[in-house]
Amino acid sequence: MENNTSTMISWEKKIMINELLTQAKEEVKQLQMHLAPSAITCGKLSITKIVSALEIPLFMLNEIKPEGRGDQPQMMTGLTPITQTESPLRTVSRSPRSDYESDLMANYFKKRKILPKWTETVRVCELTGFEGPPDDGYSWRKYGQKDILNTNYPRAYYRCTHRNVQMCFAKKLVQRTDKDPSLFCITYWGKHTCIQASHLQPGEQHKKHDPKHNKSKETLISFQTSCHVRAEDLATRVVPSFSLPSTSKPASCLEKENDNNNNIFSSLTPDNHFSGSLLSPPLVSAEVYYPYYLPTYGHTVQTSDYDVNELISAAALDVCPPFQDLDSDIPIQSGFSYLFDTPRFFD
DNA sequence: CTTATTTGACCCTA
DNA sequence: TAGGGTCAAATAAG
Repeated sequence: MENNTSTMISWEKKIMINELLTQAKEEVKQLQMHLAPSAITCGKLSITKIVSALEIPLFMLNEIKPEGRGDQPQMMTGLTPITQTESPLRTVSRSPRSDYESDLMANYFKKRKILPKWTETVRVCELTGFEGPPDDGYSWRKYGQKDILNTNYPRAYYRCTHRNVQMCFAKKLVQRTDKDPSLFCITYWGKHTCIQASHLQPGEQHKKHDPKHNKSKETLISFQTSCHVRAEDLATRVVPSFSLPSTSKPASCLEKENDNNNNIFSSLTPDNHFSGSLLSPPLVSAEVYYPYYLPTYGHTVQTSDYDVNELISAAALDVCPPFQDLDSDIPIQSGFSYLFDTPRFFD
């Protein structure tokens, strides 16, 4: 029998690489749409070439089918409809784990590490009697709760409701902060790839799912965001970080207004980056730090050491208990290596 | 009856 | 080995 370990590592990696490449391609295309024609071809760089370069590994990935197990999902990004009745990550029986299951678990943990990660801090108005974190528009299923050392409140673990059916591996951790019980620190892993993600548009998402939204202003929360995305251990990467001017929001409860942040990838538009005047009000009003990743173009990574912690807002650092460092140890070789020096590129 | 949550046990990583 | 993350049976809710 063929070695299942290598097989599973292979398709898991394919899924993740496909996910990352697809996202990168989409963002580069968005970038292209918003850039002036003169900026698109600047010196050695051509965005069109980047998109084309991304197409190659994507095509290669999509051509490769998982070997050995025909029931395994092939794509994670909706390129291929997926129906699955049983989670591939573990069978019903708990013990003893087969080698296959152990491999799955090992790869599952590794895969989680390379998922993009960002953190939000959300203040909830106590007047609403809101016990949990605000609805962000997606369907989450709580799968665990854990008391964390040196914290007063347990940490709750959520995953996408459609994980098994649609292979949507988005997850989030919710923890109430010790310093301010009305403040929740929410850490997201992975982008939603389920149907709901594509159907929900910014501004609609929490309206659709949050019944409290129908109560008009009853659900009032102030929303301060500190977003932090990580996609570690890409063979190549660039992290053009930017910060938006922080405006003084009233401390009183405000309706959650940065729905655009529900999908961090789609929310980061070139407009946000290059033209402050084009910023949508929600983004302007929120204090946002978006370290972001894209395939890189050129020779070497300009910022030798991405100390991503620096990119988290001081506020978030102040209130959020430290989460486990999820740096990946999976080397991903995409077969091409590009880097563009962001500041120079956008000159 | 179906779906979601709770919670103790198991497993992995540092 | 401790702490954190996940599973899945039991339970609750709709």
